[in-house]
Amino acid sequence: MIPEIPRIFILAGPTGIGKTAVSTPLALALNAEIISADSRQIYREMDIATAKPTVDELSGIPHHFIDIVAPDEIYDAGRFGADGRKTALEIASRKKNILVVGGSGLYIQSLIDGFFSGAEKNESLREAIRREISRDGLSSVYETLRNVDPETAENIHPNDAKRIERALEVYRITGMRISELRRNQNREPWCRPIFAGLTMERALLYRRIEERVDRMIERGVIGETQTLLDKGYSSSAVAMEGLGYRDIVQYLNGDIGYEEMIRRFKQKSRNYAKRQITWFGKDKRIQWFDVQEYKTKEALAAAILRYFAGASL
RNA sequence: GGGCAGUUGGCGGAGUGGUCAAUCGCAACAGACUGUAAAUCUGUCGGGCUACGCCCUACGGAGGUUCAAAUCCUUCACUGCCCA
Repeated sequence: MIPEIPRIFILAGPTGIGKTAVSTPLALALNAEIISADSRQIYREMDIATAKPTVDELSGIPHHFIDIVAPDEIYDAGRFGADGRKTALEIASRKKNILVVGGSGLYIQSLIDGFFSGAEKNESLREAIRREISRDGLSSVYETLRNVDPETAENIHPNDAKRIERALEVYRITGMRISELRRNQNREPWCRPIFAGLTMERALLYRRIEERVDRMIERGVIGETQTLLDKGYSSSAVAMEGLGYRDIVQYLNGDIGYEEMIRRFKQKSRNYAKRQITWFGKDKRIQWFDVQEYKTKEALAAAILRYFAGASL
């Protein structure tokens, strides 16, 4: 018996564009459960700065992958891909639709297209590589990589320490090159993805992002950050990489002023949105919807719904 | 009113006769990215081109010295500090 390949609806777009707002009417209309593809909403106790949907916005729709790990744990795109797939199949088995909503491009890629397997991260190996870097210098380690995997090295900039680390890690774990692993990767589609993306004029997006930061301040992100620190979570925790937290910690420590903290928070949020736009812009499967062309989120949702319906025939 | 210091590209800030469209940092813009991805990294960055080269406008304003000035002189304006 051939298992049916599930359809997966995806709603992507940069932060602050209003994905959460449309996702509610959309999920309701689709009779879908939502898989959040957001690398920061994964973390518990980090609600305001990550712009998690409020109880109201959840509207009784099951949301997966929000609040699943503690702030001192590390989650990653690979796990998300594997766990998300399982969840998606479960949702499908319940005869409900699947709506992936999020802005973490790599998470979506991992979920939909999959990663090559056999090279989960290995912290002690990474440590060793980092030691090599500090001892011999990055360029020397880059040379090492070039010797074992010239093709991958070619695509990594000599200054990109994280990618050099990972490429070498993969090689040492598997004895194979990333370039090779990617070629041999299983590309059997396990789902039928249909992508919708949200856009709007850049200047307007930036304004919305800045206003949202102001609202986060009003809602108490500073207190949220303080609470995290009070509970003993380190400011160097991976979860603290979420926009705003680092800046707020610096403000709390008296290293920067209040205005400066807000300035940086806004600026980094804008920079992040730009990176997301660049990332999603490459994916030709995405059908774009200009938010400004719709008067209400319901109208937008209806348009996306029509597209989904047409594309999934 | 007098004295001193300063005025550089979106901002900060180098440069003190030619090799300066002007080091550098920031912002901005563009891009890369298969396991920390809200991370990490790269490029461009006065304007215009028939663009690995050419042209124009530029270093507060106006004059001047010089083969040659952001760099020297005069003067005006503005800013800061000090003495009245």
